[in-house]
Amino acid sequence: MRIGELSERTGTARRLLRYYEEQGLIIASRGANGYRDYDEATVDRVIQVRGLLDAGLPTRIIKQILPCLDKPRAIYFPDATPEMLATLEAERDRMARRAECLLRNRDAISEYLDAVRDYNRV
Amino acid sequence: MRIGELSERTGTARRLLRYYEEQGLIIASRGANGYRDYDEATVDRVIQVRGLLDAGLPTRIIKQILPCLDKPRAIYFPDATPEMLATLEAERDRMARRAECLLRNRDAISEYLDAVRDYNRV
DNA sequence: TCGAACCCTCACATGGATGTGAAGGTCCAG
DNA sequence: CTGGACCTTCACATCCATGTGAGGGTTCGA
Repeated sequence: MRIGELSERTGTARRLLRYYEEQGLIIASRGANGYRDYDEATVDRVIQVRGLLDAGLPTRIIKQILPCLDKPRAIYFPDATPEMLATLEAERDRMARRAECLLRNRDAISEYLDAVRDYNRV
Repeated sequence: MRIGELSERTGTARRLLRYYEEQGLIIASRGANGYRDYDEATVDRVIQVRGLLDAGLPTRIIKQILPCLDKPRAIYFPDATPEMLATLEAERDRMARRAECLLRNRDAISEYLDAVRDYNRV
């Protein structure tokens, strides 16, 4: 599929799809005319990437965790250097802390909303 | 406490503490000499704010959810306009989605790490 | 064959969080 | 009473994700 369709199906500006490619987050083959040609799986990947960006991860880190996300686990572990593994662990823990923070605050908001509803019902 | 101590205790640059104040995320009284004077509770608040910023929320939104976070629930619900409540609900749901995304990816990383460990053990 | 709707690259602009430093006031210890 | 470690404001700089538009090629249907 070409960039227009991918843009539409992921709700992502074309500009950003090119940017993600530049950052190594997605790949595109090229037609004879130079047009980008995307794989069907790229739709999910873009959605993944957007979710992580929205959750505060920079493209640099997202790129590092991408190998973890391939559906059928890749047979080859080319970049599994000790440093990379340490980075992944650290980043995984950081994500867990972020999620905790979000859930804690989500609960606080819910409680607040409940309190307001109680107050307004009286 | 003055800005230096708050900075040290929260691991936050002085510059940022002033910025958060400018954005309405924390408040400081002033001594006769113009120095900022922080309440003990500000330490926790700064940590809260940093967590939310790190999780991708902009200061604009954080400011809106702050009233939900005061420990003894405030008796007054001054800004509880319907729009505000709708905003809070929307933001709460958005936070839940973010957290989900983070946890999903955290699990993917964990699985990957396990696979690598298996591979290396053989 | 023309125009609309795609696509390309390049480049400058913007907004938000953060870094950095200048110019100066305050306070305390030696 | 002086030097160093605080504090103040102001302003410009940086990084990153994103917006925007110019200038130009491709494809396809009327």
